[in-house]
Amino acid sequence: MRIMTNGVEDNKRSKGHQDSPAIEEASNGPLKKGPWTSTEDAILVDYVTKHGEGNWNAVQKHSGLSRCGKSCRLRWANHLRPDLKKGAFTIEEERRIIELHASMGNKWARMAAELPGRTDNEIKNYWNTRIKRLQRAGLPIYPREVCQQVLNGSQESQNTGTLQTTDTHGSNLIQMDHFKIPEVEFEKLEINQVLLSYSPTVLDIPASNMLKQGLTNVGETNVGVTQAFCLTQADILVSTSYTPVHMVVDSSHNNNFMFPTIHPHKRLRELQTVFPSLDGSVDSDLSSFIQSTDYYSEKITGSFHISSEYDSLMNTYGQPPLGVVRGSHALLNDSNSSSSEPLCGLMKLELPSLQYSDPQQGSWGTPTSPLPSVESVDTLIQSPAAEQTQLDCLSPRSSGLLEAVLYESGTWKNSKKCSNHQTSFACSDLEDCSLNPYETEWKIHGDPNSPLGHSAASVLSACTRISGSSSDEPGFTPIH
DNA sequence: AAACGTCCCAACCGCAGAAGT
DNA sequence: TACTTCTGCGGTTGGGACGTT
Repeated sequence: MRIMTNGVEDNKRSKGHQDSPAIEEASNGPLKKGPWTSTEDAILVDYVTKHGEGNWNAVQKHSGLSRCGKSCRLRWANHLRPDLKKGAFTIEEERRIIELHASMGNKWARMAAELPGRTDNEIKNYWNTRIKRLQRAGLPIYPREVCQQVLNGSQESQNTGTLQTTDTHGSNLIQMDHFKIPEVEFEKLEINQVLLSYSPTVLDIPASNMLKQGLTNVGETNVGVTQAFCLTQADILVSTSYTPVHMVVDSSHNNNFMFPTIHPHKRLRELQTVFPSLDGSVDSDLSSFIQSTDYYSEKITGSFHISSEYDSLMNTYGQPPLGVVRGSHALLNDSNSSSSEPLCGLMKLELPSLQYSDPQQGSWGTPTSPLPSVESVDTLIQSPAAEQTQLDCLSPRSSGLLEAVLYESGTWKNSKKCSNHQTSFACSDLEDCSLNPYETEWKIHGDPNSPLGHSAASVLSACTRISGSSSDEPGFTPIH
């Protein structure tokens, strides 16, 4: 995986900054920045050995190191501490990281506390590169078992009648049994297990790219989009075998924006990276899996077939590979976006996705009606306002997957008291609302205290703008 | 072989909260 | 209570290594 020897580090240093280290003026003199030298390391180790950790500003004063206290602390904590575990993460550690991230989001320090010998920086780096890989490979970030674990723990806890968010003291970070999921909120979601089709590649699209395309067409697929957005959250919790919707591409538009030009072999590599359990013996299978599907073009021309590639993979290898949630489309946005919020990232990517659902099917649809060809849909949607909302997205406090979902769940439940028409995800009904659905939903769901931030509001905002719709709504500019 | 893109990691930055005065 | 300093955290960046075209 990633093994960087001290030799390499030293080499890096000498090549990198040693000749012209960045210098920062400080009251006591110039402070050096950039990579540490072994000499500096020795000085720091010596100092800490003698004086112990803490009081980092004193290090600079008393040891002669031209480093700020902050830098010293970081260096010690991340590299010099004797109890650090070097080398690649073990499978068990990786699994643990995924679990922890599902429960607490980007709380790297807390996660590090759960993984002896590992640093927050290390975990953060691992996670960031991992989600990039998964994103690139078009795969979701949480294994099904993790979701189920979260779900099961939560359901069990319903008996306790408590609803708590992740504690802020790090003592019960993953004790899911403190959570309560209002079952009723998700009972309908099972329907979608058969509604949707997983399309990893199609989803492997930086939202920004999509949004920049300026492809818009607001029309009859409104409800479908609405539903798809709403499904997203449920997907994670239900996390059974339902699979996400294919996005629909207007073939008259530039298809490239939908389908990144990733070489099949590269995708294969990525899959193998993502699925560490896959050894060389399955290369050919994987390769043919990837290539034989004519991955990208197929999504364009037949975007609504029920793709079985993913399931095949799952069947072949028995269980979801690490980091994969079968059927989840918990994909992330571009790498710059925070992954703090599992749902957030997911939403971010989902929002601009182009999805179809037969409006006649009702809010949650069934797979009974044949899926139309992409040409027949010919619909792309862009809602700048919603886009912005999504991209700005959701800044939950602690941001674990569970917490976010739970919070939203509770919020939705409350919203039911308001109007049946506005209940949960029946967004097709929103058009019938006597109230301004957009405003209403926003008020109901846009609770800034939500762990999802404005997720629900954003989603519903997008929904109602689309379905309700007034194109003269500020910030809403359909392109025809 | 060169150019290019991506991966990976160390380190920095800004912010917030805790602790001290 | 207000202010300052310290500490820790999370996000981001820079750059070498490596792989691909």
